[in-house]
Amino acid sequence: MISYLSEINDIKRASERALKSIGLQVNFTVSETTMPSFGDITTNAAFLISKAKKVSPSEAITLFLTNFAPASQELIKVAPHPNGFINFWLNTEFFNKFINNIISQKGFGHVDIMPQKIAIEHTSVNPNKALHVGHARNVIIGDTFYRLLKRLGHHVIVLNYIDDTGIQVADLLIGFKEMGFNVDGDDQKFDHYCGDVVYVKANKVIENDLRLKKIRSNVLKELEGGGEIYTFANHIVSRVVSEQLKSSWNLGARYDLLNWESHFLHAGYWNKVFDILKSKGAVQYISEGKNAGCWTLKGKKVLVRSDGTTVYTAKDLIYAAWKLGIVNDVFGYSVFADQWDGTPLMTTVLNKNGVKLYDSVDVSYIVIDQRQEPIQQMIKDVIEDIDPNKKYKIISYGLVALSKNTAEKINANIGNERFVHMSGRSGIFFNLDDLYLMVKKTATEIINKRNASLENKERVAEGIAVSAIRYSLLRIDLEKQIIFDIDDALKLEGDTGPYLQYSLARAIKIVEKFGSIKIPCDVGVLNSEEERELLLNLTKFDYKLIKSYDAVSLSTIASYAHELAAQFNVFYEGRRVIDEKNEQIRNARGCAVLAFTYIMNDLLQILGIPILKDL
RNA sequence: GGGCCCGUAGCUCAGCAUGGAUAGAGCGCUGGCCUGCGAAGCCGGAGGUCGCGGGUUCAAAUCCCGCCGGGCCCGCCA
Repeated sequence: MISYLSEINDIKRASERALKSIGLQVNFTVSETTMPSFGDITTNAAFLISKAKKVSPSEAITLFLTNFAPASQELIKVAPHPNGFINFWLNTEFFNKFINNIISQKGFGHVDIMPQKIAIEHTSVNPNKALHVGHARNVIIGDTFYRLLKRLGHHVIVLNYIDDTGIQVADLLIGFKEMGFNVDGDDQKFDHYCGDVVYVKANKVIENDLRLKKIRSNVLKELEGGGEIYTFANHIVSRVVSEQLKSSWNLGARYDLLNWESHFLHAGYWNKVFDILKSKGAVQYISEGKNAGCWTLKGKKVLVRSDGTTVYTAKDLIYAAWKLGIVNDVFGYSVFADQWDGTPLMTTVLNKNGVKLYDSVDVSYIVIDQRQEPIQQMIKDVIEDIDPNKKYKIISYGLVALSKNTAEKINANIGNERFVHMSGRSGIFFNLDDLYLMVKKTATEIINKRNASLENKERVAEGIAVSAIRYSLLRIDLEKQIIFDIDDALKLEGDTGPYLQYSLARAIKIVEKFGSIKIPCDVGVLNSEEERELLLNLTKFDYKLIKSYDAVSLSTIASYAHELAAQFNVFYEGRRVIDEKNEQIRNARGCAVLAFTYIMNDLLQILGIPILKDL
C-alpha cells in the first residue's frame, strides 16, 4: 500500500544508495517536517555530507542529488533548502493513488508487518473488590494495545490473571465466615459490596485481632490446598470476577482467557518451573547470612523460603513460563462467559478433558503499574535467559491518584496534600462504575439540551462515556502519573473523546447526503492549505500506527486522531462540499471526506471509541 | 544508602524514539462566527528563561553529566 510510510522508506533507501556512492556511511534521518512550508518529508543527509566531506551545504546538496534516485520518483518532488535541508514534496499523483486505494478497499487495509504470536495480560485485579479508576488505566492501556496489535496483523490472545489465593481474598472470606456479613450481599453490585463494605471492615478488624489473624493464615494454606474453604472461595471469587468483567466490558474491553492462581498451584506447576530454574542455573541456594536456607534470584530476591514455601514472585514466574511455553500446558478449557463482541471468554479447568486451547506464544506483554516494574524486570531477565527466543515485554504506567477535590467528594480527608494515592484497604478509591455512570449522566444532560429528539439516547450517552473515559486516559503518556479529577473527567469539549466522535459524525453526514462519488478521484484540484494538510495527514495512518507500536506509545495514536479530527473540522468550517458548484471540486472534496471517514473509523476502533452516527 | 519515572503557558497535556528551520493543543481568560454539510464546532487576542547549571554539536525541549523539586520501588508480605 502506498502511503507516507512507503515514501519515507523509499527516500531512506535511495538516500542510503546516494551516500554509499559518495563513499559515506552515516546515520542520517528521514522524517516529518516541522512546518508545511518545508515540504512533507525532510532529510538531514546534506548536513552530514557537508561535514564529512568538508564542503559547503550547497555543494553537499548537489553531490547528494546527482546520486539520488528513489524508486517512486514520479511521486516525489525534491526541494533543497539553501540552509542545508533537503525537503520533499509528495505530488498529486501520490495523493490520488492513496485516496483511490482507500476508497476502493473501503479503508486503509493491510499494514505491512511480520505477524507474531502474542499474549497480552492486563487487568489482573485482586478478586475482592470493584475496579477503580487506577485499574481502569490498566484495562484501557491493555485493551488498546491489544487492538493495535490486532490491527497490525498479529495473532493475539488476551489474558486476565485472577489471584484467588491471596491475602485479600482471605480477608474477604473471613468477613463472610467469621464476621457475619451476608453472602448474598445487599442491593449494590456484588464487587462493590465486597470491596467497599466487607473487605474494608474485615481487614481493619483482622489487623487488630490475633485470633482472626491465625484463622487467616489457615485460610491461606487451605486455599492453596483446595479443600472446603477453596470451594467457598471459588464461589465468592467467581461472582466478584463476573462483576469486574462487566465494568471492563462497559469500557469496550474483552479477554480470551481467565487464568487462576489456584489452578497453577493445584496443577503442581511450581516444581516443574523450579526444576527448570535449577537446571539453567537461574536460582541460587544461599547457605549463610540472613537468607540462609533460601533459594534466590540473582542471589538477592528470595524465591523459596527456608521452610520450603514460595514467595509471591514464584507465582509470577510460573505464569510467565506458562505463557511462553517454557512449561507445558496441562489445563483443560471451558467457557466462562459470553462477551459483548460475540466471542467466548474461556477459563482454564483442572480436569483436562476440554479441548486444547492455549498455544504458547513468542511474545508476551504484561500491563502493570510502575511499582511492580522492578520485580517484573527480574522475571523478564530470568525468562529470556532461559529461552532467548522468547520475549517478555513489560508495559508499565504511572499511578493514578485522586485530586484533593475528588478525594473530598468520596469523603476522604487528605489535609493539605494536593492529591492522595488510592488504597483498597483504607477505602480511598474512585470506583470505575461510578465514574462511568457520572459521565453517562452528564452526556445525557448535554444530549437533552442540544439534541433532544435524538433516538437511542441511552446508547449514545454510553458511547460518549466510553470515549471520554478511554481517551482521557490514553492521551497521557504511560510514564506519567495521573492525578484524576472528577470535574475534569466530566468535561466533554476540546481535546476529548467526544470531539473525535463528533468530527466523524459530521463527516458521515456529508457522505450520506453527498450522493454517488465518481471514481477514480482526482484530488489535484484541492490545493488550499487546509485541504492539502488533511490529505497529507490521512496518508500517515500506518506510519503513526507503527511508531505507536515500536515505542509502545498509545498517546501517539490519540494525538494523531485528535490532529486529524481538528484538521477535518477546519476543512469543514472553511470549505463547502455538498453544495459546491464546481463539479470537479465537489467530487474531490467528497473523496477526501469519504477517505477521512474510513481512516477515522479505523483509528477510533483501535482506541476503542464507539462510532456514533448521531450524538 | 541504592534504583526507576516525571518536571514544557495560570491549569491539564502533546512534541523527546531518529538533535534541525517560527515549541503545539485543550481548559481557563478575552473578542468574534449559526436564514449555509451538526456551534460537543471554527477564527482572532493575551499567556513560554521548555525546572536550574554545565557539557557534546554547525545546531539541544530532545543526547550526556551534576543539582533542585515531585512521585514510586528496594520484606523469608501478597
